[in-house]
Amino acid sequence: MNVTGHTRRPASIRDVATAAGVSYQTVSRVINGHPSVRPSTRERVLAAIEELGFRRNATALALASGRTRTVTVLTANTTHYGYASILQGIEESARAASYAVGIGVLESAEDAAVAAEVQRAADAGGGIVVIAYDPAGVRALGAVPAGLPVVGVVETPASPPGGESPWVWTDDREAAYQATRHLLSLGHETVHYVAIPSSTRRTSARTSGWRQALKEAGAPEPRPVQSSWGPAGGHAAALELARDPSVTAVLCGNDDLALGVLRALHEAGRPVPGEVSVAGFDDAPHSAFLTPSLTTVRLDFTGLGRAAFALLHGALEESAPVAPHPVSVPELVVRESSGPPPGER
Amino acid sequence: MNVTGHTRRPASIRDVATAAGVSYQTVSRVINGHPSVRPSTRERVLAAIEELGFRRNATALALASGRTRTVTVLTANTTHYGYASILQGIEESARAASYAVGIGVLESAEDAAVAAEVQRAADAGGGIVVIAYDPAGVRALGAVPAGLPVVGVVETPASPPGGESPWVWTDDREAAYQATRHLLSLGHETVHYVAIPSSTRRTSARTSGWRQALKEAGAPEPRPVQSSWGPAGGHAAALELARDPSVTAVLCGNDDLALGVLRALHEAGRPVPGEVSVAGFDDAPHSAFLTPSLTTVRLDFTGLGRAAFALLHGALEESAPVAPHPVSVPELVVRESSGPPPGER
DNA sequence: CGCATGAATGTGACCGGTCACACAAGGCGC
DNA sequence: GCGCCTTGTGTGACCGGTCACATTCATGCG
Repeated sequence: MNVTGHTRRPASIRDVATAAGVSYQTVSRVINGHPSVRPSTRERVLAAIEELGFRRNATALALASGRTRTVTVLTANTTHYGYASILQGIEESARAASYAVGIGVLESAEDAAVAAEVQRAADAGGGIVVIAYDPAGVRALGAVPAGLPVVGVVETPASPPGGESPWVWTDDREAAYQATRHLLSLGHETVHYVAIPSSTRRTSARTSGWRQALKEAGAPEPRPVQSSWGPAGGHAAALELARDPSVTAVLCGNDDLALGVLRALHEAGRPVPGEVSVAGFDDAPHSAFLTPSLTTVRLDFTGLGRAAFALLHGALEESAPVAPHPVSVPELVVRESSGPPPGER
Repeated sequence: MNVTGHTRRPASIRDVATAAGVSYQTVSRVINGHPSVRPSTRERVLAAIEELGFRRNATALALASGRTRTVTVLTANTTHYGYASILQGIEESARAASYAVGIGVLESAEDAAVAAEVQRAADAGGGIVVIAYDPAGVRALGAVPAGLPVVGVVETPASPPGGESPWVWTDDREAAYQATRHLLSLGHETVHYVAIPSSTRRTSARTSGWRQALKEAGAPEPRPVQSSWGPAGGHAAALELARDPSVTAVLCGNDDLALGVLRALHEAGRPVPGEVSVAGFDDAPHSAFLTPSLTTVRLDFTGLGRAAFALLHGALEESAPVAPHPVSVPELVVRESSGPPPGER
């Protein structure tokens, strides 16, 4: 016990060496489990380590070995359920591999700000995971200098121009396909789509899954409504849909959007699922408790985070296994917000 | 441009020194803005820095200077809105002060696991912020070795036995008081309380604010219902409250809980706010879009995070200002879920 | 004019580990 | 008894910065 109270400098391997009567190199060998250390010597060193409360200095280790054992997560937001879950998944795996997790928030999608954040992440050494579901994230992923170990959590695994990068993703196309088919199978003539902002100029996977289901069923394809990420966006988008009596089924880009849509329909006096059916994506924790509870497609964000780390870990260390992503497939969860259209009850 | 493609070792100050024809120390002086460097020399060094793309190695800086410029946030969860917002607030301030943000999730409240996480945070150097709203967090805060710079984000600023620590907090007592008074002023005889788990054995600030409002109004004080953090807990807790016709107003420990309560009341056929009024805490993003929209007390989590960092920053650096926490006071947000009791409409 | 002073710059040690290599002692084959 | 390999251990340099101190040179002042 340090009774004096003032923090004394922590013990280094040389302190331990002196205490054990060996050289610092021997201490290093003991720490790293090197085989050729005489058992009696090892014993003495371990005793000294114990007595002095020695802990290996992570900074010095990083400097000397060149490996930081750190993963920095770049994300536009930490409060969205999906983003936060991915982060939690990464942290979980990282902790198991005794990696530290750093986080950088991409406040704006402005090039300079994004570049600065990426630089900070690069400075930290180790690997980078970019959550690239939104413009800021996509820009960040593109701004990572070549040669740095990086994994993108992306909407769609498309090759960005001029470079191979590893990505992880969920099968959003399949998810949208399932949800749309579900709504069509209830008897709806078609399904309207309120979209989250697309991260790229290309058609999003969700949009194309929705489109495919419509096409297969021979249903007319309404123009998708572009919206934002949160409930307010869904609410705004649904105000006009609610006025159109031919709208009987709405698929929403995520559960937050769906919440706003539900609200707008309620305000417009259109009962759900009596007149209009609504479905979302993600299966956020609150979705099951809404009134009406929300039909949605569950996505395995935590698994996605774990997969991202696994991939990065494989790139960072030879020995680490590069597992194929064990991300669960999207699962349709049918609840109260979807039902047959008014005519077919 | 590095056309060869293979990553070459980044330039060090000695590389820059060689390129500029000065000593490494002069480069160091330029980097750190030391006054006594001849302008022409400075110019040459800056040119070399630019040309070689030199960036100061954060690891070496940390090792040599002893300062890590890192803050590690320990939290039980990253997906809860409040926790995630605090994290975002910390990150925002940290970024402005060019500190890196690390994150450690307290998976369980088990002593060994918590101690391990705290150790990891301590190993990272720099400061620690512990979100101590729950048992895991409280335990972590207690497990931080004395002498380490730490700030706790706590429910109530109580002195833990045997030590002074800095904390930040919101005025939960006031928040609960306001919400309870609001409900009483609508004419309810009393207000029932569904509580989030208390982080300590002592009465939580929310509970005592609620109690005080009841007492001042001469209202009977029902036994608080202990619940969990999520909607499922609120749902379970409200099942019995819903059966009791004398229950006309329910205050919930947070908005998630309130969501579960709303759902349970709906299932029990008790209209809100027709028969029962419900209020929550936090003003989570979805609360305004629920049906009925939720009366709640807005808490400034982001500000709380900023305050936590400011305090830590002050402890870590002499020069940094130790601002008094500029956390906004709780603000009652009245929405649809609260109204007069059935008799008084 | 000589010397103290300060500006501008360089040298060496250090932070706490790791890596490459040297070296002594002991076992074995010949 | 000699060389050789293996085992156990120590020494020196290094990672990329910072810090303390030495050195050089131009200046100001008595």
